[in-house]
Amino acid sequence: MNATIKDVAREAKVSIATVSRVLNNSAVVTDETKQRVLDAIKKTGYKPNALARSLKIQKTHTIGLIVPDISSPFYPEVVRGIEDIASMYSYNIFLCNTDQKEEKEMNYIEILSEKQVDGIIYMGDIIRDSVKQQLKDIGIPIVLAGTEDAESEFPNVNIDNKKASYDAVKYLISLGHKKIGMISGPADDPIGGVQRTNGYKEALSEAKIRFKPSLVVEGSFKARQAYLAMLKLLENNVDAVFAASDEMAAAAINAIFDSGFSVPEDIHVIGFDNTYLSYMFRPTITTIQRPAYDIGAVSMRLMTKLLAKEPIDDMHVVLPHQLIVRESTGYGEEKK
Amino acid sequence: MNATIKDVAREAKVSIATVSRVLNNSAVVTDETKQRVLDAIKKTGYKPNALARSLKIQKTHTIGLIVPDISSPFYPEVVRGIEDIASMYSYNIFLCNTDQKEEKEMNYIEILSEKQVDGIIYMGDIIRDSVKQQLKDIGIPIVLAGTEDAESEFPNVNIDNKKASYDAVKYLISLGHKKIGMISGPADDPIGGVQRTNGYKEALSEAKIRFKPSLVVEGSFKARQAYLAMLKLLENNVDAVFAASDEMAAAAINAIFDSGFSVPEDIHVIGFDNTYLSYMFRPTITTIQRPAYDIGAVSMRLMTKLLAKEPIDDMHVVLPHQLIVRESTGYGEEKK
DNA sequence: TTGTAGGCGTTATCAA
DNA sequence: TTGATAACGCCTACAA
Repeated sequence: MNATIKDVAREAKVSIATVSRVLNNSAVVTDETKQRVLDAIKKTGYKPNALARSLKIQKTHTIGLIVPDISSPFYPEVVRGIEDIASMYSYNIFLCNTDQKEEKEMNYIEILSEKQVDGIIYMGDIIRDSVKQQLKDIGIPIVLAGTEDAESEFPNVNIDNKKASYDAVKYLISLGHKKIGMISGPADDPIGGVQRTNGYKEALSEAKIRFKPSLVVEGSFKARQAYLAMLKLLENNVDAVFAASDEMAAAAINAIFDSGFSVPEDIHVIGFDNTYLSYMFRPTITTIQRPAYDIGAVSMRLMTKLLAKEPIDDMHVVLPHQLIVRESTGYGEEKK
Repeated sequence: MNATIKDVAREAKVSIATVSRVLNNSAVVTDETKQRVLDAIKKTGYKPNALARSLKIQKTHTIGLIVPDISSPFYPEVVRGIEDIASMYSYNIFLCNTDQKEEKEMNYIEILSEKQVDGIIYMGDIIRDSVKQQLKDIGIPIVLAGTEDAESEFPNVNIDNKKASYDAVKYLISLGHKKIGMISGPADDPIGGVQRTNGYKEALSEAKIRFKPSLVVEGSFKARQAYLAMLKLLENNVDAVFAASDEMAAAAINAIFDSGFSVPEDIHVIGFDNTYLSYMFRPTITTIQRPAYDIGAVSMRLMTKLLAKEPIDDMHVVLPHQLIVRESTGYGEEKK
């Protein structure tokens, strides 16, 4: 049995109110009684019960994290960023894996709400209306990290995905390529699918290169599908490829080699995310860096402001991305 | 303001006790009153307050996770395993990153204890005495995942690290190698450093190959140091290398290539962990698979048993590891 | 079958 | 400056 505030009070021969006061070193307590209480605390080995405290003050100093899959790339870094800042502000983190499944998401949000979290940070490619509604209903601060909702109703932190893929494709064009293929994310993914494909189209159109649907193959962010997608693109004689993820880029490069061509000599490839695969793989992969850690850190910082009801200058933070040029576009050494 | 049990009681014209009963569908409640209560719950939008409940029943259905760094390889998978099983048993997870720093670890354990977690799963290469003592003091179930304490006082789930590296080195010997180098983990790491090095020594000794200290270079699990370590080993003309992690193995291969040699033609390399780097990297890397997901899942399962005070057949679970043969030892195709 | 009331461990108001 | 005491929202004997 853990000691409670009562035990301390008895030990120090004061009331529990006084103990509570020195605990929160709030009101004015005589140095003498304060010392008595401190001694009693040490003697009893008293540890405050955060549950009781939270129940009373209606705050748990805990926030929930909804994440598709902590074991897939990108998210661990984001979560690390979140946790670092949370720790800095004395918040704890509930981690919830949902595999982006509606049922799991809703179930977790429900539980988080029952556990009285002070806020929720949501991650995931797609945010369904049902989930969105539920998040609004529970009435606590929500921040979207590395994603956004269609109507921008929630505060969020992200990069400009369209601009990022525009930059990638524009770079390929600047290298003299005309037949540029793309391995995109799923079409129903508004970001990895739609936005990145739009950036690709815009770069082409700006360069007055006609868009050919046959040069865009839908992937699933998985290596295997991307490998097959690349084989299709090879049939169309592309001379450069932009893949919506590093893993897909790596798979594409493998497909290119296995087909008897080589990178960067015959075909140039650009990936997305700057995961460590992109610089450990040989050839190293030119890619777009998405600042995962920062997305997490800034999201959590935004959350702390929301929770403290501080004034917020910008509810929608756009973090800078960066094109990192490596061997797969025939330029430069690995810089890491 | 959220509705409470009182609101529901008033709405349904029953006492709060009755509401509580249907909530925990415990005692015998008339179907009719039950229905009235259910309606009232729906009407008021009542959500139970887990804090109040936990305070009363002295259980939070929450467990704490102490992890060095969720953004480094291996741990995300372990955590995924933990979370999957936790979710299955309706437990929530507090994620705590410590960078293996004593101060952070102790601080988090303190907080977890105050937040009344039902148990703690600890991960990390080294477990300090101070931390160990603290874990024992808080008096809740502890499980070590992917690690172990010197005296085996805590229940744990892990692989046999010595045997694993023994297997790796024995395989190299079976391929005819005599000058086998090793890039180990830090010497003060009882597992990645000591145990794996011991396995290396044992395999050599069994094959009557004399152990040469110059063939073991201490690494830090980081790519850069491993690269340099490999350069040293090359000066000693090794014909095979066992690295205590995939990342170090990959860095070693890069060093070998950059020195004008090739893998597997000139030198064979084996890594450790079967991270996805090991099969995406070219040449694909022969490695020891540590079942990260299973370590997590089994740890959490063990925790649920501890919490339910179920009888436990084995407090120390040793999960099987596996040698996965790939190109870096000149054998077979990537099987993934 | 249902209701009353005490208590889980705090905080905070109001007196003293 | 300190002490009673009423919440916070829930569970659970014990009565009715």
